[in-house]
Amino acid sequence: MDYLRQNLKKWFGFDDFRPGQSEVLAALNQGKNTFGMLPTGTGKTLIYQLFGLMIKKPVVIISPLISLMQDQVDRMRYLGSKNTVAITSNLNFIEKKRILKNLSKYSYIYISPEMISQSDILESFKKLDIGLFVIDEAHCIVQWGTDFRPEYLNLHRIINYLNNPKVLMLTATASKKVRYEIVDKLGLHNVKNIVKSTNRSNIMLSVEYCDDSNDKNNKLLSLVNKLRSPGIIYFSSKKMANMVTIFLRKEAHLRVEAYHSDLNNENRYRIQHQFMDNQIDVICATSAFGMGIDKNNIRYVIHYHMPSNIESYVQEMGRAGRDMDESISIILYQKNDEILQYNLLMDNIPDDDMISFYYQNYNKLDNNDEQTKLLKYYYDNGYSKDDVTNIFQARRLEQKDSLAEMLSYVLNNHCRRKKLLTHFDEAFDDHNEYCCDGNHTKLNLQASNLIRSNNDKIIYKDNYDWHSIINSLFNKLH
DNA sequence: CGGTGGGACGATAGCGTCCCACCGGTGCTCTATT
Repeated sequence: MDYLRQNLKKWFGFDDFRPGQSEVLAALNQGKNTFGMLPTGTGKTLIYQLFGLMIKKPVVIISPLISLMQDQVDRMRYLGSKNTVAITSNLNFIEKKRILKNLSKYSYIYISPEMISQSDILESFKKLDIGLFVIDEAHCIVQWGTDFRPEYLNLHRIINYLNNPKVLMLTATASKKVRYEIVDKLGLHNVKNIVKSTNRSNIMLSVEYCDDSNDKNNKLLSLVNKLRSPGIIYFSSKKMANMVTIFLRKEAHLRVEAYHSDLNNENRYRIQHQFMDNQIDVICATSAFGMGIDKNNIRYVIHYHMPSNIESYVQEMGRAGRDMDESISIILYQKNDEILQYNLLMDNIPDDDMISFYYQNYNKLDNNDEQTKLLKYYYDNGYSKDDVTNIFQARRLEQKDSLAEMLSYVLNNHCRRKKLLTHFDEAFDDHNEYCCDGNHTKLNLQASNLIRSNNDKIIYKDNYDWHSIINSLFNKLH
């Protein structure tokens, strides 16, 4: 402990660790594969950064998003680690070749599961004496691995091929079951778990039951008019996110933007940064918006559509109140809302006919839709038709169970916090009028600081030079 | 499921009504040819 703290002081100038940091470092120091489930804002980056400095060996970080890698590289360089790099498709051929040739000169290397799966790239990593293999946002293995980004499943094989470097898995939300599944999919044993509470006591939890879509829109408008900004509204449809954006701009007179996968990089970057800078009051987003968003004063998260599992819900609503001030999470639920989720989940998983068809015609197919690409992955990696059929059957059941659990949270009329924390194997019995609207409790909104007052002024910042910011982004990318 | 867009149909000519089919999230990679 003293040794770790000395190093913290030496390299970062801090006197004390944040909760969880030193436990994770101690486990790594003992040579253990480690799972760190630590709330956002704990400083997960510092853990592997400090560990890298202590062992003086390269740290490889698997990351799900290019934008996340870019942010991290910028931050690390800003903090003084100049020997940091992200290997992504943004690099041109020459840059990529140069970086791979000099890989051992870098201390921190960010890369996606897809990129490290390429054999020539993997060979370059093989020559490296890797000090730590980090899997950032490790829940992606379970959330995305089976039916969206199958290369996440390669990590098991990759870790073996790289002679089993020490592995650190990091995430903010994973139930015991999900943690077990992540470790299992990576083929690891004897993992040391450092798990901190997922309870966010400053976020009130509630569900508003709506009669129909009109009622839902009216309730949404009245909430948005009443609550202090900034806020996020989550949708499961890009079209609805766009429509409600226009609706709120007109009816609530707020600065509202939509955020989803149809936006180009430039607009994504602009909206994220305007939101960070309090130039946007409300974001109408799909699940594309979230990872890497580190804004501390979000006052509310509203779900226009319920999420498809508890993990996603906790991640999304947990973006509120990072400053520890009072915040609120509201799900607007209309009867049968879960059907939309159900169809989205099931449409994504190839059915038995599709699998048979693919296995009969794999050499004749030249269409490149998502399901064909997915099946191609399994086919190329030697899975038989029966293997794949079983995998997707199990996946379907799993997704249905998760959705059912989410629905039971929504329809539950006891303490919502207790229900959520039970999912993460935590006990809770301190229900009160600032906790949730379960147990026939009326939330004490008026006494809280959540309601807008007449004195609230929206601060505009007109002198922002977006052109230079966007230009600097593009210079970084090219 | 709920919303929507398109086509068919009917009664009588410019349009209302009904039914059916369809849709709905998340991102990495690069396919570089004369």
